[in-house]
Amino acid sequence: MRLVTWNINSLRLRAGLLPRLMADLAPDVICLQETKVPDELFPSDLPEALGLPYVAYRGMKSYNGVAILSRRPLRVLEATPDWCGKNDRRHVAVAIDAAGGPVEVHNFYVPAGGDVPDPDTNPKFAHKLKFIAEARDYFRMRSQFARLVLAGDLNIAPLENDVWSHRQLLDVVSHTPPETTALTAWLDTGFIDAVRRFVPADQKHFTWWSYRNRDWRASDRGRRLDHVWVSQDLTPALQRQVTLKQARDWPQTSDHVPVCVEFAL
DNA sequence: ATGGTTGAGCGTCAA
Repeated sequence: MRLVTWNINSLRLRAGLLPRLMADLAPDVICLQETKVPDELFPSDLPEALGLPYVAYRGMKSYNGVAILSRRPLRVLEATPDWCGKNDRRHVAVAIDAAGGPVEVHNFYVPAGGDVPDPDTNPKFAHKLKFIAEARDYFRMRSQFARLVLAGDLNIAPLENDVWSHRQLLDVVSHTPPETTALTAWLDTGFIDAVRRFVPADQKHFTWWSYRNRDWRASDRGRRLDHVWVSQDLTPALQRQVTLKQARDWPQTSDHVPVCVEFAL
């Protein structure tokens, strides 16, 4: 089973890139973030055309929005928390048929947090920290969860080599100590960072490059904001990861690239 | 210190 996470930054604008994603990675599951489409306007023909006919989506106008597309049948997990009481379409969870029993897949779009890394003056940063604390508590309460994959744009680059310059980004939202500490506490509720199982911690690895660089590849000021975590019991099933850097050069593409993890499931 | 770019949708706000 191959699972991809991609912040697509408007599904309707970039739906035409998904066949390319299918051709390059042949995923069985795609988790999308920032779909920016209300549920009643979700492109209903798209999933079947891609060969991923089983879907779950939670969208809204203009902002946020998540979707899961699957080749295999799935069941939507309806009883998920309303994070920070905002009902802002940042999480959808499903159970997908797999060898050995269903796998629970959680797709998250964590708040970006604005520009100023101070929860007292910046409500967006306060929201981000609160969201992560709630998510940590939710998974901590579900002790010993198993056969579970968590994927998405978590909007935090936790390790030194998840950013182009650790020193220069310590005060930049996405890499500040309160954020990286909080994300690690969430991870430590029972997850393994799947991509870092394959990419050593001393090696730079990014999934996002700002639109505001003339030449994103030359300046290479990237960050690893997109993640795939798995419950401990799934680590023996991990086969490989592919971060599709070439997608950053697709026409009219997202500022995030797809991240794929393959499982023996 | 500032600016740089993009999306949604029509004035800005969010990223």
